[in-house]
Amino acid sequence: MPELPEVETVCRGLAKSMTGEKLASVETLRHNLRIPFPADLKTIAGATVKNISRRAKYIRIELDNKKTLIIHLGMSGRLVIQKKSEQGDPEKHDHMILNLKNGTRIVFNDARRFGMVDLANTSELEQHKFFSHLGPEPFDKKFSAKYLAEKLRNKKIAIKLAIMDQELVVGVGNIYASEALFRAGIDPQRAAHKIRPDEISELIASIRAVLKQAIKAGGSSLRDYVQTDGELGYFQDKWAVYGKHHQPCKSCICDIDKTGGIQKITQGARSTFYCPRKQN
DNA sequence: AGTGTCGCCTGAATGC
DNA sequence: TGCATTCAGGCGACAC
Repeated sequence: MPELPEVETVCRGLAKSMTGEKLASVETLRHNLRIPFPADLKTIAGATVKNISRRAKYIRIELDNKKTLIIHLGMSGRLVIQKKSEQGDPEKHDHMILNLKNGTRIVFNDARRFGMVDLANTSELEQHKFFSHLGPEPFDKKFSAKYLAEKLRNKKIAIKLAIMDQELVVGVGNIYASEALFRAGIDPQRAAHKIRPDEISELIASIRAVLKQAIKAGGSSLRDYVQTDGELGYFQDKWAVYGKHHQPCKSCICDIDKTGGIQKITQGARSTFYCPRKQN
């Protein structure tokens, strides 16, 4: 499940292989993923890649024909870059192949097919349905304490659900929401509008810190990811609470047999992990 | 407008 | 062993 740090790293890998290169052809091996492949997808053949960027968890491949190819990896999507010598028959769940004129190809493999591909006019990109309603990037100055306080003011939903709302801020998925709230010492179940100003500042710092740490870890371990078999290393050993129910949290002094350690609860049909003793 | 629920999809993990 | 069930989750659609 690629999250913001992984998508960032994939973009850098793609940029290295694709920028300035000409697309020879596009193949699709089925008609849709989560949404249908765009009807005009094949019109990008012959175009040259100008630039590659990330917005939220979307990959944007800008072409020199005024079009931008948009890719979302969903839950299980992978982009595998194959040099000529590495190419064979399509594997299970390969759905789209971008053939570069230089012989390299980029294969989109997605077992669960939650991924999405679309083609948009570059000049209208920010108005595209994928992007028009997105909040600020977490590292953007616009994601300030003042901004977040205003956004949370009328929200009665749990703070964890609030920070996962992409209209509020992009890039905080289920894993990093739990991690950031642990780091900030905030109970994920508290109503969003009851988070105090000092906690809001701490929360912003915590979101940035966990994402930054993941990007740093991903930068090294995901370098191979784009180029070889696509296995996500993930950073389980870096997680403080995610997936660690019944285990002690960081610098835990509890008697785990008595307290049960890290708790797993459900919020909005998603798993949340937290320490009731460190998060209030 | 804010909130809660559902469906998409397959493979891994678990249950019987 | 093998079959059935549950769970995982980003995102949009939809109901209230």
